[in-house]
Amino acid sequence: MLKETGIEGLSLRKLAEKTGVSRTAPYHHFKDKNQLLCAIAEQGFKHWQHNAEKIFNQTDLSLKEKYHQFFLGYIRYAADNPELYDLMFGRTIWKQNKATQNLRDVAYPSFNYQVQMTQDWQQQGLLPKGENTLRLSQVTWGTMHGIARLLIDGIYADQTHIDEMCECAVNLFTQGFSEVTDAI
Amino acid sequence: MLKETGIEGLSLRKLAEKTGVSRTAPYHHFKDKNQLLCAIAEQGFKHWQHNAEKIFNQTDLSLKEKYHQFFLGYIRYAADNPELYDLMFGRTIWKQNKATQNLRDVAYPSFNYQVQMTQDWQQQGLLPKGENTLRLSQVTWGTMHGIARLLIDGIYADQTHIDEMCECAVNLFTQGFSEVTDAI
DNA sequence: ATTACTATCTTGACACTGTCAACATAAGTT
DNA sequence: AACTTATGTTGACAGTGTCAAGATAGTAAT
Repeated sequence: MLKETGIEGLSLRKLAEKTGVSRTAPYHHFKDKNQLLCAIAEQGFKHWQHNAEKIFNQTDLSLKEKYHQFFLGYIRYAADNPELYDLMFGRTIWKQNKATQNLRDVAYPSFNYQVQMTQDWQQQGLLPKGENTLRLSQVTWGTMHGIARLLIDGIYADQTHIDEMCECAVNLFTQGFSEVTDAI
Repeated sequence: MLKETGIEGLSLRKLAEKTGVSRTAPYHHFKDKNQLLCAIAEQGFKHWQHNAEKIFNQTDLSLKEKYHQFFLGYIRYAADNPELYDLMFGRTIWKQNKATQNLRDVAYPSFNYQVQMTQDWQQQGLLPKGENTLRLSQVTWGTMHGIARLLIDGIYADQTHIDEMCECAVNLFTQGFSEVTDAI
């Protein structure tokens, strides 16, 4: 239903009706509409985490290629699941602290994972060592997030640009990376 | 009211009541709630455009500093007017083509302006010349947009990081820029 | 086996929303 | 003076999230 009608169109009543159950039945499983949304977002995070690890565990790729795949994978995941992505990283949940504790427990490690990865990439020379790790990961993630949002909301970019945009971004970030280390 | 209650909390009825007028009065000035939102967003674009030009017309700054100011100005504008920014670049309007023609006429030139600037920066050597201009401006704008959104939605970044994040981003993008040209 | 409890579902009701239709009134134009 | 337009009004409808009170069935405890 999220995929069909979008996050705004998702109504508890219609959802209940579609399930063949009365309007207030969902309230015995979720305190709130918000809690339902948080639960869905939670699943999204787990799914994405699984997805990311699969990319990182590919052994037949160079460091830069792996980063490229990660970047591309992130954008594709967002583009393929626009409504879910909006739920996971959108204001509906995060604005004004509406996120469930459960959701936080899944989301925050996912954020930290990103910082950890950035640190590794810096140490391996893929990303500039001079920059503060936290800032750098905020910026690089910000870039992925921003591109994802532009795509999802249909502003100024569309699906056919994905590959080229990602390549451009990765080039920018890894400018100083010497390809020699690839060969080792 | 947008600033107080946010974009979701803005209701036509409350707005009318606050203005001391009946519920359906607004409908004689705007066809829709959507049209009202578009009109507000339109003002936002004009305001921002004005803001951006003011930054570009500063003559006492080096090229890189000017870019830095632009970047910072964008993020600050978003952080200072979170609800307005959300309206201007959020899914409420753009998702599924709900934007008014009037809004489009103001917004699209604003997008093009960004591309034009990117081209200039490339020619002046501030940004990498090798990259496709459109892709590059999508990526750089994506970065600004993404950071803005993370800030606004309170994910993974907060207001105290603004300056450092912008500096980090500008450093990344202008890596190959020789400072010599600054002195000329 | 009876009792108590808990999980689940139900209908009724409330306040809120955007929006339409029908009607009123005042201002300006012909 | 008559007509048109801009602007306002109340009434009504369908939709929403959510609470309260009651129904039913399955499980655990005595």
